Amino acid sequence: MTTADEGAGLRERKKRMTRQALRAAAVRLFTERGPACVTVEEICAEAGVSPRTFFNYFDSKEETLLPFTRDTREEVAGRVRARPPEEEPQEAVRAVVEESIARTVAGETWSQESALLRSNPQLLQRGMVAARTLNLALRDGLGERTGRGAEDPYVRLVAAVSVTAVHVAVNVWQGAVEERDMSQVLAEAFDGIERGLAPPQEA
Amino acid sequence: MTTADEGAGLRERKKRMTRQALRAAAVRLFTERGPACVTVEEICAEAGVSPRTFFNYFDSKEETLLPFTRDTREEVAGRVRARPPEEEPQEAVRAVVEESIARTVAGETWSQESALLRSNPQLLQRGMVAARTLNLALRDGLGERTGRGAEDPYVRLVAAVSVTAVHVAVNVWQGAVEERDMSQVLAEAFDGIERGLAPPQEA
DNA sequence: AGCTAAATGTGCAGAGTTGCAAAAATGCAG
DNA sequence: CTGCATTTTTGCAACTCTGCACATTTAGCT
Repeated sequence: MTTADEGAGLRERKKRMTRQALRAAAVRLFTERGPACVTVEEICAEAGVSPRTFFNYFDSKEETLLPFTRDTREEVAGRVRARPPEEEPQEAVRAVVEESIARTVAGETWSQESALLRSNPQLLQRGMVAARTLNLALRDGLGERTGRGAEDPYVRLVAAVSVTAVHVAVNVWQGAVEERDMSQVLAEAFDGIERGLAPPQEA
Repeated sequence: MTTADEGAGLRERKKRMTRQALRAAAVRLFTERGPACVTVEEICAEAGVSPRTFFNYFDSKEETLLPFTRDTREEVAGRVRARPPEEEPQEAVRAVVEESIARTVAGETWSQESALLRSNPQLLQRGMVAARTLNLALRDGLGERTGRGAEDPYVRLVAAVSVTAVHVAVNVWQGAVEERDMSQVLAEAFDGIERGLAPPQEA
């Protein structure tokens, strides 16, 4: 019991538990009958909260599957600030993003989640709106890191394009016939971006 | 009357008229009381169609304001294919996107629309989902143009990042204190992308 | 323990959005 | 002009999602 659910007071712990319960219920039901045949109401019944509460935690049922939730914003921003100062902005952002994805893929629930995501394309389309959180987080971090502020056009561009890299990687990964390593797909997307979108030279 | 509303049969013409009526009603009502205080039902009442029909034309009320609708997909794809063959993929895409935006900005309704967009940030966030259409169109066009197909990772990347350029441009444009020329903001975004996101050198 | 302020959970009402199947409009023979 | 196939519109029902007001819980203090 003395694991990671120790931080702070009862309030925080309860919130985390509720979030986890909702996530777990969603994953279970989604796997069982497919996302389209599960209502928010059912997820809530299983997690023991009211439907209204569900939307205090997630913007949509699809979002329960994805890693970038509202509360990860400051954490990600902090990681961007904490990168070695000699790194260029896009290097720092890339590192943080790749790290986040790697962590997600390494998680113990990933195999079940990834199966769901791979077989239900709609999930991604709707759920990836959650990537907006990632965008904001990167802008926060980069804005401070560069001293340009989160509204700066260059900051916006680097953040948005990096999020797009994730989008593309996820979609390519999902569409691939053979199962590929998501981290590698993501790296290729970033490489393409750093080439300024020049065509890749095939071997 | 012998303008552009001549194409094809009655069916097509009516569809275009309905679309226009919905768009016009939306713009008028949005301007009058702000987007949040206008319901789809009201728009439909003014356009003389049932609420259900509205969603046969648009995916959301915000979309009525934006240029990339479902029916522009083939047209945009065609323009990508029609670019001079010596152009690199991202050059061709950039040209088409910049052209589209320029055309929108030059339209006679732009001043009213841009005022709406500038003063209602939520409109963009919700409405830019419509940019998905642009993404698909670019992928279609590039997929054929390069012979890689619309699913190819490189094709996906170029399309997605180009759409992101539009996103960033629109947001920068909207957030700018002094009113800027959208085409120029967009060009700067593309420049940044072609630099591989290297930091801009200030004068 | 008891009080208060802040955070969290809940119910409700209303708007947005979608699938489905029936109804109306249109295009096209004959 | 009439009948038939196709497209478009519509009504309906169910679900998603949001704002608001109110109840409940927790944190911090005494």
